[in-house]
Amino acid sequence: MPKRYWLFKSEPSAYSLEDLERDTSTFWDGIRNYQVRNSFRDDVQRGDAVLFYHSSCKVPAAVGLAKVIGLAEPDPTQFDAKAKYYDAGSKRDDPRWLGVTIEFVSRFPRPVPLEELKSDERFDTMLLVQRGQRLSVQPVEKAHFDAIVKMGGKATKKS
DNA sequence: GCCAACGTTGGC
DNA sequence: GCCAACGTTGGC
Repeated sequence: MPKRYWLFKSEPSAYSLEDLERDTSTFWDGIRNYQVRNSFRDDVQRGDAVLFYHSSCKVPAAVGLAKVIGLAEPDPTQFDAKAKYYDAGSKRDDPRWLGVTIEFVSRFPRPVPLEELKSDERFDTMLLVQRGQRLSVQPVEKAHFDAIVKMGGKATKKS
């Protein structure tokens, strides 16, 4: 199976790339969207590349890279009645929500703002710049991924 | 903080 | 199974 490319959105006030760098790796929990759940379940593989994107902040931008190191597993927060993401309708023997584990790879020397992607026609077909598009984990085409990595000032790592 | 776009819920 | 109401996302 060829390596896939993803974009993970996060509000830096909640969990930033700096947080990931400090933690080295993290379990991506709190996803409560069926499309993303299905991507986690069916498509995300170990070794897939992740563009880390900061949303809902002063300058929304792709800020660096991560990679998938752990396949989908049940998200424990769905069973925790005190958690923000508690889901009373999810059963332990049939968990509704999944998360994956990602690891820090690098921070771009130069973040790539959403605005730049919007003004560059190469990215016209990229999901991220589509109107009303809200998926917090989305597939990215290799060409888009590579172009953004280049704009961020770091060559794509061979792996 | 506004609001457009979207997903989900629930009444019928 | 339709669709209005509601909640959330996320750029601006």
